[in-house]
Amino acid sequence: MAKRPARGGNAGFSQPARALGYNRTSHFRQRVVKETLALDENIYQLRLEKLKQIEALGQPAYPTKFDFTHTLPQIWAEYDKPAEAMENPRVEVRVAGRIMAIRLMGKAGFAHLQQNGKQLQIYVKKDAVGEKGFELYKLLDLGDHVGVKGYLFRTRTGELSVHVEELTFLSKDLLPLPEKWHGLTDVELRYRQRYVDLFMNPEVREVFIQRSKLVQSLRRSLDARGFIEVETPMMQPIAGGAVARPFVTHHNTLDMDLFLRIAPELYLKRLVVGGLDRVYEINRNFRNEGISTRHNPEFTMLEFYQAYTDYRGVMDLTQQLIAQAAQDVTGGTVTKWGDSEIDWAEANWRRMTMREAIIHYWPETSGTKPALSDFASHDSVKSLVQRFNAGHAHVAYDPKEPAGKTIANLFEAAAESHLQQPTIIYEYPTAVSPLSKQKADEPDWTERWEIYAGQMEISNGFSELNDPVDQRRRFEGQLAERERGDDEAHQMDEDYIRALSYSMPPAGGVGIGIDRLCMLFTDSHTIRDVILFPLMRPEKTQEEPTEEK
RNA sequence: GGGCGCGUAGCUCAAUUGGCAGAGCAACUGACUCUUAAUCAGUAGGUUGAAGGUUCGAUUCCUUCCGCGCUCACCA
Repeated sequence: MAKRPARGGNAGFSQPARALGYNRTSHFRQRVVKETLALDENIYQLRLEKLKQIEALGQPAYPTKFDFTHTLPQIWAEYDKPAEAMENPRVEVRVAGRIMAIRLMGKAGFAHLQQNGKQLQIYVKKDAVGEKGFELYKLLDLGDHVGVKGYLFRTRTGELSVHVEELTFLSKDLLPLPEKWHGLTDVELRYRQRYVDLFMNPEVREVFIQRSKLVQSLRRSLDARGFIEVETPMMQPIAGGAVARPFVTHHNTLDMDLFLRIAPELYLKRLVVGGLDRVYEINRNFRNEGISTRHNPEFTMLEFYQAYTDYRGVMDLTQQLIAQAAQDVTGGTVTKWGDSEIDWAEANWRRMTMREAIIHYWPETSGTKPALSDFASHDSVKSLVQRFNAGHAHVAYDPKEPAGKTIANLFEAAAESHLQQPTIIYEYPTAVSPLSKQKADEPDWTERWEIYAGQMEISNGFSELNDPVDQRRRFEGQLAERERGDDEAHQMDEDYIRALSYSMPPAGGVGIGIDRLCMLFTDSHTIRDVILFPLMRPEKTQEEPTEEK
């Protein structure tokens, strides 16, 4: 492919920006912060003033540490018991957190501290904390961080609380918190200011904890089976291993264009050639394509390769990994998905070939179900599409494209929306599987499968093509597709063919979309709810009004 | 990229088929030593996303632009 000029945000920094010695992002951020402050200037200035008064009381504005005896979740785990259990002797604790609610009543007051997703009430009485301590309490705002020393007790209404004897200021919130009852609901603000979203919305925090558990579970399962974790290039001279449009970037010293990887696949298989029989990588892929509720330009993928097995071997393994992950993340096998449920127990998984799925889900409005022989020739596939389109939604059909590609489109149109429970679809057309090994008895079909759940594709695996001659032929076929106008078709990768030429053992390989699996496990119906900082357009600034076309 | 919808105070939302831009929370001042959406009294806070147009008069109607959401297409 010809060198592409570096464009816009995908490219390196512009000359002037580099000359000035800062990168675009931080420069931009400074401007945004400045504007936010302009809007909230009154509150910001007032709180800076309060911070000075706090310093005047002898408390550092930004102290370096606070020694605590318990986290707030630990307090709840250990002391959520009757009041008598905390008297004689009293339980002295030191805890810290962010103030999420505060109530002042003359010479005493209450506040709720939040830490690690849990809240605990504190009771601050002038008699107990002294003149200076109470002056400090009166200078506190919602959002501040404080530490307290005191003893546990239950209030008249029975709420576990800390009777504060010493109040330590830790950090000031200079910006107003979202409304305390409705919280932060504006989705744009939630994504742009995820830090606020995280401490205002406990369920958001929970999703990302579950995401962490998911990744942990997959690592643990693979490690236990002797896989080793590796890291392969994210910047690649040839973006291979998948069918997608890449991002382009540029290395200045070498003066070369590089692609952000669309998949780690070809590098991981080089490692299998190198004798790393079981490898995996969990990392980001980048695809320069549309953004939707199921697509983010960067997304996380687990890929693993196992030598001396085939697509059946990794099919079984993947099923086990996912069923185990569901258990580790949610504590059970059944997860909520909108108005229904998905059961990840292995007994509930179904398997069918792509051709069986098309036949099985063939819409009644499109007449008689196809027979297996209908998938055999270009002409019979063409008439299948015509029958399908006559009674159903439209499948785009290009008579010049390979029949296998048409069959894959037909499958998506006919079956995908039905695949709610975990289902393995296997045997994919060779035309859409340039890296998979063909079936021994049917060269038009490959030993490849994908897993569907919740109407989404979440995993893809196959017997790895390790015949370098065949691989070269497949790449050449892809180049022909590229000539035909498909700029997503796979590029030639000579070094990869050279690697295969050194002999790669038979192997099965798998990719699992972590974001989508996380969506399914957490009942999140947009990928942005499982990505901490989803890609957004930059915020508009007044200094740099958006140019009009 | 196409279609539909939304954008009003820091946050959550009103504003009568075009007629003085409002409330709650947050903030500020004061009262209150077991409150918990604390309460009570008062104060302040806005270029209604931006620009243009129609009109005596626009948050409201029209056009363009910006941002976001949903959806379709492409993709995982």
